[in-house]
Amino acid sequence: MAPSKGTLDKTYDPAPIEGKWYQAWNKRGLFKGIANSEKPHFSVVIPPPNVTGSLHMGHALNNTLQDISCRFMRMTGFNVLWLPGTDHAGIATQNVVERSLASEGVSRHELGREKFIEKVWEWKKEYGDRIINQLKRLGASCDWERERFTMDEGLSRAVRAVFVRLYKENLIYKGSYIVNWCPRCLTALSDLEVEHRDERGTLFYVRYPFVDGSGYVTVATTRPETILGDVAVAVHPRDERHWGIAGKEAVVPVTDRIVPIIEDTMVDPGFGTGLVKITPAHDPNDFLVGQRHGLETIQVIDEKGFMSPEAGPLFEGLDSVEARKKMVSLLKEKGLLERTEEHDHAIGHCYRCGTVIEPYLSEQWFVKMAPLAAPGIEAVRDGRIRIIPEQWVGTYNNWMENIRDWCISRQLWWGHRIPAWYCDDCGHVTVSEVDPDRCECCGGGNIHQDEDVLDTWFSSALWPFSTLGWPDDTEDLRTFYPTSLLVTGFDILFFWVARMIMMGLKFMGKEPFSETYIHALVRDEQGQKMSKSKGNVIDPLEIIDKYGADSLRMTLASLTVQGRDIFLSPERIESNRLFMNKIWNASKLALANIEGVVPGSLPDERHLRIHDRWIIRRVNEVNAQVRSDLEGYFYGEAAKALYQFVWSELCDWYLEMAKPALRGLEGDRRQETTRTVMALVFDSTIRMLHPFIPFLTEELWDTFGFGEGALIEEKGWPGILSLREALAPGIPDPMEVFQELVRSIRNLRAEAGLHPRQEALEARVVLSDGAAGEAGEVIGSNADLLRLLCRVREVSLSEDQGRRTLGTMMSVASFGEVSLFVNQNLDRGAEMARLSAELERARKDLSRSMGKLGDPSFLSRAPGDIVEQERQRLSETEDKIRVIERNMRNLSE
RNA sequence: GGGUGGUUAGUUCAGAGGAAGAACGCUUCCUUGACGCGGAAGAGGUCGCAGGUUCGAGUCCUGCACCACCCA
Repeated sequence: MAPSKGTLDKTYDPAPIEGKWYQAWNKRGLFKGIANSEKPHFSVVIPPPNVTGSLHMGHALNNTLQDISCRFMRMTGFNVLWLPGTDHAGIATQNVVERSLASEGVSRHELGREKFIEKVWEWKKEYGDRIINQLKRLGASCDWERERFTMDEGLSRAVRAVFVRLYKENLIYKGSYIVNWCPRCLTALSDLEVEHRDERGTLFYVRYPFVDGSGYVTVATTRPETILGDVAVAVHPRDERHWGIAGKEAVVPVTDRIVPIIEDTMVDPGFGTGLVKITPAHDPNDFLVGQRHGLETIQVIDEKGFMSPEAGPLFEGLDSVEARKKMVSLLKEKGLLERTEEHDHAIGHCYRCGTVIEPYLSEQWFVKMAPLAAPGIEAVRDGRIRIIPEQWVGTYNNWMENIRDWCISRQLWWGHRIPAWYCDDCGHVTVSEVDPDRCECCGGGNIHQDEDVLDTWFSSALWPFSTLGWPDDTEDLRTFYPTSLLVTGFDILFFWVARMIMMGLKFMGKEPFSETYIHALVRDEQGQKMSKSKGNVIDPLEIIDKYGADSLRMTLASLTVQGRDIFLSPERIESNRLFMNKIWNASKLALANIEGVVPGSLPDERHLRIHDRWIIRRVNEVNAQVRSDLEGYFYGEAAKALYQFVWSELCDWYLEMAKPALRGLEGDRRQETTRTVMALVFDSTIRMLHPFIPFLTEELWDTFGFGEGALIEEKGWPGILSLREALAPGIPDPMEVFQELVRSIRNLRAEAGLHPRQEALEARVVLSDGAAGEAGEVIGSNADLLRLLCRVREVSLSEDQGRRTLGTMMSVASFGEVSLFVNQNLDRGAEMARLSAELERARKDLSRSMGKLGDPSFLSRAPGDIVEQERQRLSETEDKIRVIERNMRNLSE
């Protein structure tokens, strides 16, 4: 079948194309992973976006890269599964629904747990597809039939199975510890969910008198309100300044509580006076000190951040700011506040709502991490898991080696409820995969389930196998696990990647993915993190509406360089939109000329010209490069190679040189040959571009009719175009001589100030001795193309330099001397100045080469080919100088 | 305090031992029948600083300065 005669509008408009092709791909089942395929598999699980979320640039980047890899792998013959889904985002989702209830004047407590959760499900049903639909706009080629949600029945079973097993193995425990507490969300958070920011605070130096009246010690604190909960003063045992005071007793200001002065190595002698107050209920370090020394805990701040009854009647009910003021004024009154100084320190904030975190003593569930981390470190060390770029391995190891236990309980309602039941009779805790109706210890029916839910990341950690059907033994699991690639941002390396590795190894006995590509964060053009409050957010959907998904994808892909942040600006996207338009218009030219060419037919090699051979060779080189770039996850390199090729080679050179033949000016055979070459080149190029810009390429492919009904991905990655007389790699292409000559003539024209339309009279090339054969052939047989591209009336080769004629400009190329006869009125002075500048440069090169070659140690120690290269350079430079000097002499006569 | 990156053209970044590269921006010229959303030609860099290794150092080593991020 001949290609359909398509036509294209004058400029590229993405809107009508994108929806059409997305549907077509889906309908054809292109995105389906096959559980029992003969082909090798390539599987990827999506980093599940929050179900509450909407697509931001980070998602756009993340999913563009996954999509490029998935489409590329499909094209190279793999059975690809890209499994999509969302997570339930405990805190975020609960907050959203609570806010919407609040607008109706209802609190979740008034509603009750069950009703509230119903409401959240309703909300999820209504809005949960939003981000999924946005991913489709981007072109994500996910297998939507396998879409999962962390709260699905199957995934919930996986959560329970994991919890129960970890509990039975004593890797999950419950206890009373200091945790990070958000007084606004009213829940515990893991260490990772706390964002530390340096803030200016005040360091208060407070006197604690000795009980025996023998003076006082001065203690520095940033939180004087916690003095109310002090139970000791501590000093470092080797701090000479304070020798002899340990064992004494001090009086805590305001409370008049008598507390011991203890020794503990936790104390930093360099901080404040080297003496610190110990408040085990409100500071994680103090908590540990308290445990070591058997100190009591006095909780003076409650879960909402207000002073508790324990703080005493003066303070009860105050918030921490008020309490601090009051404490400071009381200390001043009593003359116990020695001095204050400004002090920068890191303050923890809730990563969800930004509220200052309160270290809070409470009963929580934890996962013991060290035993899980060890195999995770090993898996990366021995290469079962490859982290790309490698620089992240250090960060990963650092965290894994110093890992701390993971607080997994959250005081929320939305999430996987902890499968632990307490017996009201015997106090036993029953932990079970299925809801029990009696206590497994005493058999009594008085049991109640733990109120808390699990950290969302607990279920996310199981994502690579829970989504494939685990704990059941499914065909999907057998086919697609371990997954091949995980693509994600470094911001969740610990949150998610590390935890998946640990859980995958623990429960599947195999790593969850063989490779993980860690990409950068998208920032604005200033390098600022995009955030709503800063107002610098670039909304991917607005961009898609305005420029098309392909422009956005191409931009993100070409900005992706391993291990760097990405600075995105509208101008960048704009410039890639221009690229789309360029491809569109080049295709338009091709389309108008290649009607009737049978797809895949090969040209008659006898009629190939210099540019035909060159472009075929370049297509093959670009093919190999893009392929290896994508295999190595060098997305940016691959995108740039294609950009460069299409714009600077295909359009700027090949199409221009092909035009005369297409118009029939070189005869029928040349016309036919050129049409065939063009079809091959566009076929390959469109296919290579496809993973990056799927919509535009599919549209062009269809219009060209290359697939004869098949979609690009059905046809696959282009093969290498073979030529019997193909140039061996490494041999310089004659095209390079041609291009050099064109450039030097154009340069002379510009220097002469010749109007672009004005023909120069004659270009004459005098070949240097070394280059005679090949370059002469190139020039001789392509004089027509040279005349066209350089706008000269005549191109001639000459044996000897002859006399310089009036109105002639010259320059020196690698193959010889190029003269351009411009006109009689050439500005001799300007030409002289230009030549002497060139002479100057050549002389500099000369002295450098001579310097090197005159150095005996260079000659004896540098490799032979380098020395040879330098000799070559020297002789070329000498020739060049001779030529320039002769021309200058001629000019001055 | 510990760690990890970074410092190359006006800007954003490639380059990882043999004569400094791209994109965008900038300057000049040009409506040539795919594209003015285009073409041609240019200008622009003691590759953060100081030492060292080497015949030769953006490139390797050491120190320093500054910036960014992560972890305490």
